[in-house]
Parts: sequence; structure tokens; C-alpha cells
Amino acid sequence: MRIGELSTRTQTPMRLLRYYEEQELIESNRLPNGYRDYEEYVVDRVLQVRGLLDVGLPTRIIKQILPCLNTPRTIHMPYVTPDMVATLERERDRMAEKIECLTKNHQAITDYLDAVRRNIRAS
Amino acid sequence: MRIGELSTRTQTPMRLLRYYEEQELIESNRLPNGYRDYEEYVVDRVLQVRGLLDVGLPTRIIKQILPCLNTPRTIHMPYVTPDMVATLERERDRMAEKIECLTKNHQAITDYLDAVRRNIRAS
DNA sequence: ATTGACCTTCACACTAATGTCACCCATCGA
DNA sequence: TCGATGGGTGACATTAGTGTGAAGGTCAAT
Repeated sequence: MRIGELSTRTQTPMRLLRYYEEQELIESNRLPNGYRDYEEYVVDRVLQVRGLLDVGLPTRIIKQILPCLNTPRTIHMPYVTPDMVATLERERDRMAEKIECLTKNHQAITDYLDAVRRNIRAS
Repeated sequence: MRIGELSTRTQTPMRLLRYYEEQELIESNRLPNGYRDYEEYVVDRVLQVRGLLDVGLPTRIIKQILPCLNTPRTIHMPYVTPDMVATLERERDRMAEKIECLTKNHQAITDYLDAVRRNIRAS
């Protein structure tokens, strides 16, 4: 599929799709005319990348962990350098921290909203 | 306390403490000589702010939701405009999404690491 | 009285993730 | 063949969060 379709299917500006490619987060083949040609799986890939970006991971890290998060859950194990393992462990721990922080604040907001609503109802 | 102490206690560069103040995320009084003078609670506040930043919330949003997340759990209810409630609900939902995304990827990494370790042990 | 640590403001700079615009080529339908 | 539409590259702009350094005050201790 070409970039326009990928863009609408992933709700992502073409500009960003090109950017992600530049950052080596996704890949494309080229049609004879130079147009980008994406394979089907890239759709999921883009969504996953955007999820991770949105969650605060930098492209640099995403690029590193992506091979381990392959959508066709083929845990195909490349050269897993100890270095790589370390990165993964570090990121995993950071994620855990983030989850905790988010959960706490999510709860705080929820509580607050509840209180507000009770307040409104009472007045 | 002055900025140096706050900086070491929160592990945060002074530069950023000033920046947070500029963004109205924290406040300070001034000593007669112009030095910033922080109250004790600011320590927690800074940590909270950094947690939220790290988790991907922009200062703009943090500023808005901060009054509802006061550390001295005095749910002191200011003018809760409907607008404000809307923002809170939106952010809360976004947080939930992020938590989900993070959890999923956290799990994926964990699984992967497990697989790698099994692989190593087997070889 | 000077040094050194701590503080102030101002300002320039960088990176990441995006937006936007300019200019040109390709494709396809009228 | 013309024009709309879709694509390609490149470059400059922007915002957020930081780093860093200049130039200058304050203060405590020597």
C-alpha cells in the first residue's frame, strides 16, 4: 500500500510516516516510480510505535526494543547482546515506574472528580 | 530552603526548578536578597511534577490538574469550572490509555526477556 | 578585603517530535 | 493534453524540556 492509505488507516500524517522511516522505525519498499510501498504489517507497527511514543519513549529506544515486540509473535531471536538485554531491563523497569506513577495520578483524578460530583449533587 | 538544597533533595538541576516556576508549576518566596525561598512541601511537588513530566504529560496540562492533586490531601475545591472538569476527564482517559499501552508493552518485554533467558540456559 | 560557594537573570543552543511550505514528478480521468 | 490528486525531497519553524555559559550580586569564612 502507498503512503496515503497507510496515513488514513493509521490516522497519522504522512510527514510522520516519513519521519518514522528516517528513524528506522518502519520500512518501505519503493515502487518503480519512487513511491513508498508498505506491507500490510506496517499498519500495526505504526500504531505500536505511536503508542510507545505517546507513552513517552523516545524513538531511539523504540528502535532498540522493537525487534523484540514483533507483531507476528514470532519471537525470532536475533543477536541478543548483553547490552541489549540491559537496555531492555532498564526500559522495562522505567515502564513499571511510569505505570505506577500514572496509576496513582489516575486514581487521584478519579477521586477528585468523584468528590466534585458529590459536591455538585449536594448543592 | 533555597534552590540549592531543593535541587539536591529532588535530584533536579536548578535550571529546571526555575523553569518549573516560570511555568507556574511550583512557587517560591523571595528572601530580602532576591534568593528564592521554598517551603517544605515544594519538595514533594517537584517530585510529583517530574513524575508527571516523565510520564509524558506536558507542563500545560500539569499546571491545570495540579490543584486537584494537592499533596496535603486537602481536597480544597477551587472554582471547578465545567471546562476544568472536562479537561480532567480527558486527561484521566488518556492516562488510562497510556497505562494500558505501557502494561502491554511491559508484558511483552518481560516475556521476551524470559524467552531469552530460557534460551541461554538451554544452550 | 578577597576568595569561593551560592544565587540572580539573560541568552543562546540542542534534541525530539511535528507542522508547514515550496518545488517538482507521476498518474489518472476528463 | 490539462488539471487534480498523490508522492518525493528539503528546509525552515515551533514547542517542550533541557543544557550551558556569561556577567554580575550576596554572603560567610579566612
